[in-house]
Amino acid sequence: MLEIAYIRQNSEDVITRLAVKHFDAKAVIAEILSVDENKRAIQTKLDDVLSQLNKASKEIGDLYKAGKKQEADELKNKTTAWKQEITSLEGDLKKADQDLQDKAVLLPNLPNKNVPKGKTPEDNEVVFKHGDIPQLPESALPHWELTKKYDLIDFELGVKIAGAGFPVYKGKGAKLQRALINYFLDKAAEAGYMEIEPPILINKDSGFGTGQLPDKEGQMYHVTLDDLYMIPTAEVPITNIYRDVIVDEESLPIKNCGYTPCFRREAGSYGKDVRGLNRLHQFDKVEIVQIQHPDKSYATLEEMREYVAGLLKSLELPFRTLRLCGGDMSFASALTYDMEVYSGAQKRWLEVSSVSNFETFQSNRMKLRFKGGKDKPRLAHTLNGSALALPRIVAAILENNQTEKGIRMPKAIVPYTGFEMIS
RNA sequence: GGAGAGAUGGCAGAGCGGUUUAAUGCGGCGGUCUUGAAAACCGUUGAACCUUCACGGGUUCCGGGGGUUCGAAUCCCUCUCUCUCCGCCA
Repeated sequence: MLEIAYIRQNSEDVITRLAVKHFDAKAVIAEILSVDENKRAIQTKLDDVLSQLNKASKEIGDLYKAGKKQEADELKNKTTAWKQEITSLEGDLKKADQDLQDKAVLLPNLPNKNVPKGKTPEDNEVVFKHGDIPQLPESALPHWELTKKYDLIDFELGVKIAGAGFPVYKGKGAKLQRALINYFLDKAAEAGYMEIEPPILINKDSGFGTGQLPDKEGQMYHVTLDDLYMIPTAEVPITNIYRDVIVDEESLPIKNCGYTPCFRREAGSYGKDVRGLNRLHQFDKVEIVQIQHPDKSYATLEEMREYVAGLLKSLELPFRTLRLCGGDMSFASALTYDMEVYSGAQKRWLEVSSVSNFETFQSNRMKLRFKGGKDKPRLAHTLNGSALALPRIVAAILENNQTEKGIRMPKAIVPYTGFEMIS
């Protein structure tokens, strides 16, 4: 959520920058400014009347103590009108505040100056490329054939147990999952991230804090009996650890990571995009999260991008890094890099990581602040990235490394899998 | 699931209608003393919002919401959460 004070002082800038995200903010901003002004007028008035009442109450107490009952009673009568006014003003204030909140929540985060102007995924800017596109023989199989051939993943069995999009990993397929999770967590620890194992169900406040609620309610599984949501990413519980917290400036940056399964309803998805491991309702992911000083958050974003690139290199996967254009960015992000690996048999790029700086968009919702010395608390910047999402990594490894004799494992994870080949 | 207890400032912990503008202790910060440190002593110690060019002034916050009252941390209602015991259970 954007800060109201910022909107008040920079309304033109907000409108211009939101246009990059193809969001026409003109009308909403005008409404916000007007409601905000009205709200402040109400509050000034209310504070004034409350102040009078407080003063009178004190006097009444003193008068009673001094035995001047009659004077006290007279003063009491005066308060009736004030109390009515207070009730009325409080109602107005609450309404104005709610109104303001409702409108402000509709505004996406402001894109950073470096965000390309485009509208569709084609307009994303390729900022980095690594590795050669694998030249596989015509007989090369897509991963959903390979997983069947080597009995690694049973998609039909998942349908029986839960439904489409809930694969059952078996044998070396399951072991590969576990190996990748451990590998990613170990690498993150080496890079200074503290491992967290968070709850995978979250409450409404947490969903609001990171921006999933209220807009994306339909994307999450909702456990209605207890009013909890299954996490779509570890970002939600790990970032919400710091909701309503004021951290010491010296403790920045805070670097956390965690492995969790992730659950997404993916309502409306269909076609070949959802084939095999390409899009699932449940998948495994290791997430990295940082909380950083506003002055340093963009350096941190680059550092995180480099970190994820390093992981992909170590897995010997060809990949490219995209800077997302205004039209393709998420609601909450100020700047996002997507990392895509090339999946040789499908002959397409698959997104395996998304690294974003949210600036104060999440921290303002969460009231996550930092404080140094005698300075006033300020909103911190939050960042996160996948490091990495497993299914598409697995898809690319299986497809790109297939040979006549079986599927070769990248060297880096052999110590974790305990096998070099799947055959 | 049953029974009971509780929710107060960074933490611990008083307060149970108007000397609370929240006692006291610990912690934190500053100082005195000291070659330095410790101890001791003194001072200081939150957040949000409104208003003001500024100095300052005002309002709100004792789990959330509502009520009683001129006045609520304190009384009433309600919700949520936590703890203890019992039951069940990985």
